[in-house]
Amino acid sequence: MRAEAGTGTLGKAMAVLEAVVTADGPQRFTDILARSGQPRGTLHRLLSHLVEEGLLVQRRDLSYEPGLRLLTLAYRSWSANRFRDIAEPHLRRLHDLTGETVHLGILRETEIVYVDKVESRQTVRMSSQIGKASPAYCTGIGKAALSLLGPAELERLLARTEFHVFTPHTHRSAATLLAEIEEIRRDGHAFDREEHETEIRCVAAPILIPGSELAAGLSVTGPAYRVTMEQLSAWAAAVRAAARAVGEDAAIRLGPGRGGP
Amino acid sequence: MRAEAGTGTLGKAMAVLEAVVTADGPQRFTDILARSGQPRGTLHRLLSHLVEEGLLVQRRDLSYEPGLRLLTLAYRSWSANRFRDIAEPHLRRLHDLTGETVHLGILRETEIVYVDKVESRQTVRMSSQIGKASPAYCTGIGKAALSLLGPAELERLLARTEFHVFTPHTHRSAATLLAEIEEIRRDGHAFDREEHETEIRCVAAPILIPGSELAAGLSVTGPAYRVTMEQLSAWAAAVRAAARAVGEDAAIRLGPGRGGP
DNA sequence: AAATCAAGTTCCAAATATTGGAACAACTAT
DNA sequence: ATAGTTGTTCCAATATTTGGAACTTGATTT
Repeated sequence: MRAEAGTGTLGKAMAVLEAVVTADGPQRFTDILARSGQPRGTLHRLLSHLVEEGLLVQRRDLSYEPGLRLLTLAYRSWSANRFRDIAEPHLRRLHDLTGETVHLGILRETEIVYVDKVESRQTVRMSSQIGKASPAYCTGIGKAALSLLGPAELERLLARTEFHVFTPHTHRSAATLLAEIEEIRRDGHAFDREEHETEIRCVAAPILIPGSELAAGLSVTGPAYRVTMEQLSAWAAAVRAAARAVGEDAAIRLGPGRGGP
Repeated sequence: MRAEAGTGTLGKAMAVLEAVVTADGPQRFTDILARSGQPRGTLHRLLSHLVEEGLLVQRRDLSYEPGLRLLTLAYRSWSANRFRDIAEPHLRRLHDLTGETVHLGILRETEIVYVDKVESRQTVRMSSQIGKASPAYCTGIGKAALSLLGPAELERLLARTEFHVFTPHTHRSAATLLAEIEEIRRDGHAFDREEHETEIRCVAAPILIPGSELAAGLSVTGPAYRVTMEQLSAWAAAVRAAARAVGEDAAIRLGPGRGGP
């Protein structure tokens, strides 16, 4: 895995940071050298700058780990995220109705980033998924969000998508995915039929915010043994309604700014 | 508020990022110009680089907001944080025993950063505090962590601390704080007697990890009407035991690497 | 004990990106 | 129309980054 350098100096620094953060454990200089593809001298200076900024921490054995500053930056942006704030009561209502886990996600390139989650049992911790990025093509919210895009943008993203096969039900090509996206546009909701993880199903709906570039969605997720496809279909209308309500609230409360085309 | 420029180019970029992230709402170019003190041309290029990297997002009305990439970076570092992982079962056990909220925090300069939290009722969301930074001098975990430091380091941090008065019980100077830190060293635990927020008390203990530079701590927190000082004192031994257990686990499982001086 | 190897650090002239003042658009309010 | 505000672009001077190579440091082998 070789991180691609981005925008000038900052891009390189971020590529190195990402190389460390996405790695499994603490990374030694040589590990990062291989992962990042930067020359030795350059990498060394980059790393010391990242440490000085608190984005990385250097341990005693000289290896590098993510620093706490990332967590603090993310906390501030998360708690200040107005979209999440607007959506929250609707997520709760949907959770009260269904009793299952409710997710809110935003599309970023070919991935869905989970921005909020409401769940009943704390078997897996609530915060454990916030910020997680999953492929769009095999998740309910992801497919729902893709259905909001225009043809050009959709094509651009699909061209960049790698169709990794997670389960026997995962889409293997853009062709079948596009056909399903047509259905989603018609129905107004999307299913995840154990496409990303076996034994996990969900029903999702796209959130349309007039005058915004956000492609987002929300979903109700549950284990296959408890949540049948019939059950999901029965919840679909409520999921669509919640998504519509979030979109309307957001249209009012998020930058009516200068309107916009 | 004027962000101080840091390490070369990266430092400036981070200062601008922080200026946007810590602000209340979306920030327009002129707002950031004032907050950051950078020249117009420089700031403009810096902002476009941050947007290209996904650290900021530019809205239609040209204002800037935190981007999703921060959340994803933080998610990866949080879920990969081995210290947090090691501490978690101990936090749960303490929560089962007391029924009140349990926090895990790490000292970063003069602040405590909350890294994990276990609570019963979801009145306030679990994840809502992870990554939050609070002043060390007026929080239980903060004071406990400070008690681990050597005299030179302690003095350095106190010199940089601003003693903001949050409640009638907040420490107003280094003198009284130092006296309390002596007590904490003797007792092995620290109290927060409504020093940061009124009606909130806690008992905390420092986590000592031999051969690590981390100064950390854990605490049990509750509302004053339910949790008396007597109750907190009764829990103190359990809190100390949990902190000791985390430290021992961490000493074994975290880099025994090259030992240490 | 000497030699070998690996990992990390430092150095510095050349290449490159950043700097920041000033001029330039675009849009608003008067 | 006119003045004012906000955001964008330009470019020569400057500071930073670049990256190959030499240099430490510490461990392992002969």
